[in-house]
Amino acid sequence: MKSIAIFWFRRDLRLHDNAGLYHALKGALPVLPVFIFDTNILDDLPDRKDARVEFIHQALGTLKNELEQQGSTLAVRHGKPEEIWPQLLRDFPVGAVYTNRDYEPYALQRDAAVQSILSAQNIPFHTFKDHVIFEKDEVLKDNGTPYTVFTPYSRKWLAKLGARQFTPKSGAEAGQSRSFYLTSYPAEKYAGHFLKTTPVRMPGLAEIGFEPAGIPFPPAAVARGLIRNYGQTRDFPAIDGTSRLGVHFRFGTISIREKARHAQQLSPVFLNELIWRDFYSQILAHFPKVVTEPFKPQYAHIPWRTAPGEFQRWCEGQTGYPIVDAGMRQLNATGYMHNRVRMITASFLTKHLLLDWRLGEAYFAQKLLDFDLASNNGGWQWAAGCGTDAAPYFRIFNPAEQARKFDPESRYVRYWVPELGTAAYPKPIVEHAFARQRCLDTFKKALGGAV
DNA sequence: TTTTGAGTTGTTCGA
DNA sequence: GTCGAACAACTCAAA
Repeated sequence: MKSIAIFWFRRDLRLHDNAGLYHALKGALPVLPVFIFDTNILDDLPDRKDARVEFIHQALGTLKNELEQQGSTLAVRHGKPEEIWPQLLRDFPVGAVYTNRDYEPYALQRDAAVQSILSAQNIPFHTFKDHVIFEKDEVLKDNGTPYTVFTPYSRKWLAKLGARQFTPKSGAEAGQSRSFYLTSYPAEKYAGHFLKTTPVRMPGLAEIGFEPAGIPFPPAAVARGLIRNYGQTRDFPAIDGTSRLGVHFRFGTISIREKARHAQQLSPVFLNELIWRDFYSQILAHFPKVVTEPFKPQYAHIPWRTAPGEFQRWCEGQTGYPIVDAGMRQLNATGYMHNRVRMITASFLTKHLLLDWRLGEAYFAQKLLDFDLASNNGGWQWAAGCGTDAAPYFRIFNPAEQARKFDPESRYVRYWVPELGTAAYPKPIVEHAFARQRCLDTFKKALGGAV
């Protein structure tokens, strides 16, 4: 029997500009695309109505249609990868496996297990960079160690991006010079190299144990004007000048290289956000302890309060602080929260309520459609003051001041908190000046004693 | 090795 | 309303 190659889709659910898929198709063997609904992950999700699972399911349906137009198909399995892979090797004469790298702790462990299954049968496992522009060891200090401060990291990142330029001689971008690192991988050119086969059935959402969450998904296409104005509009939740591309980056339904090219042309501020994404990805890869521990060890001694009732009110958007409540209600209703408001709600939980950042991180992880471990963890540690940021702990957001600056007409707040100003709206959970002083005192004492 | 400059997104106070 | 200083002190990165 003639052998085939398998391309394993994970967080790269597109055919266009897909590095690993491109290399698979350029190889000698016909390529069968595979996706595995991983029960190691799915079984741990707290809610059967999970918009992320629904999003992936929908993206797979799209992929499958595209593949079937090429006379191929997408094989979708459901189970533990360490059990599915031996099955795949029995079902198909597999000569090679291709995939794009994933840098989260669980993914690294999973891929090591799959690597050993494949190695036992002498099947090569080819992995590629696709999810980020630069991996953890591509942007390092001159002494070879990782950066832990964003600004110098971003300078080195930009220098590296610009260091290797090339100019395509033909094609749509002929004559335009651009970074070698943003080269696209035109997998579609080799669509004839997919394995020709009859369509196979894909399990429905219910068959893998989930139900639709009933929230709309943001489009993958974003207007050039939005990116161009991003620097001026992104901080205003009522305008919502943010891209909403997070979920598409997360599951690879768009290409990070393509968006970085647009950002280079249109908005340095937007490009900077993509650098943050790489930065936190490499922080997680170099310092995996951040998943459970503060990046700065001395913050392990902060005596976080225990107040389940207050945490509950924060989750539900019933703190009596309109901008905080608006954000939490937006998150609960839509699986999305505006970035500026993420900072305000996170600061409020950790500084005003003195509740452990890990509680908030876990809640966001459960609710956010665009949840990404590295960025969510980095953002929460930043808000709590225990992350890579060098800024002082006394930078405490004042919710009223933030609302005045970034939602001056209260449009955002009034949309999500319509009962504002009536007796139905709760009194503030804690008084601002008191909470601020309590936070300053607590951090000062804990850090002073620890260093 | 030592030195120097700097660090995502802030708030408050007083002139 | 606007502006600058104070809030504190440390660690990082690079020369």
